Amino acid sequence: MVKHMLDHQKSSDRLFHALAEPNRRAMIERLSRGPASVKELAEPLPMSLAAALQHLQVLENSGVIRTEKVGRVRTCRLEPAALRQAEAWLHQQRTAWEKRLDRLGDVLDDDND
Amino acid sequence: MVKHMLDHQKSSDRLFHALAEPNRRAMIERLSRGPASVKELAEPLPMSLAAALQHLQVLENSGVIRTEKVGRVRTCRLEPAALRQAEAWLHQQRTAWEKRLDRLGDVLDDDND
DNA sequence: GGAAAAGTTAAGCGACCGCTTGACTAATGC
DNA sequence: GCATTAGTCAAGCGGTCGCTTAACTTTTCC
Repeated sequence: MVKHMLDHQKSSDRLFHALAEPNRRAMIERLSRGPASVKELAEPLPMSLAAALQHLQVLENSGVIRTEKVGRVRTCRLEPAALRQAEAWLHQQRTAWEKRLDRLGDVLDDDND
Repeated sequence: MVKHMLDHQKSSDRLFHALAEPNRRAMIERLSRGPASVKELAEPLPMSLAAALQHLQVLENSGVIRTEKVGRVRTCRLEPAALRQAEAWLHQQRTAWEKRLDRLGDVLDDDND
């Protein structure tokens, strides 16, 4: 029960940490347009193949992508569930706050809390 | 034009970087339930007041919160627009990929790209 | 079979991050 | 007016992060 909450926390940590890096977000944008190999993902970025691979490992550990190696090429594809999870967290925080504003009438007394 | 894109990139970097830290996300969750002082935000977290302040500065620079000081207490409140921006980016990447899957019929040939 | 292509692993390095401590300021309450 | 409360600023420290290089493996192509 508590264990489950901690697991969720850790996965959330990995997820948002993965999303924090600009080059990783660039990879995600590329992958939103279709699967790609490690080479293809590294190409447009200002870094070595090894560096790109490290980013991909972070993305895979966070659940944002899934990869599959066939022959000598590893193909990466987006995993929508992980992105949806981050989306859901943001949505929840935002709407909770917005609903609160609505309940207060947006202009009425703010001398609570 | 290009300048604008770079600005957007930088603000996106700040935004996702702000969201990456677990304690900062805890602060956001707290603030989704209503405004709070620096003290109140620091209290439940395992850190000094000074550390909490640093987190709040990151959150404010990223646009996630807005703060206002009256007397000796600084009150922090959530800024929905920033959260919505992160939400929108995630939504765009995810749906672009999901639409692509739909277009491919989910099972048909995947020998493109 | 040998060269090229694609990826993998490990070590190391500089920069950045989160946090602490300590000194300080400013408002509040008695 | 003096102690308390709330916040601010700066320096410093250890750990993490992103990246590089170098050595290596595996697959593919001729």
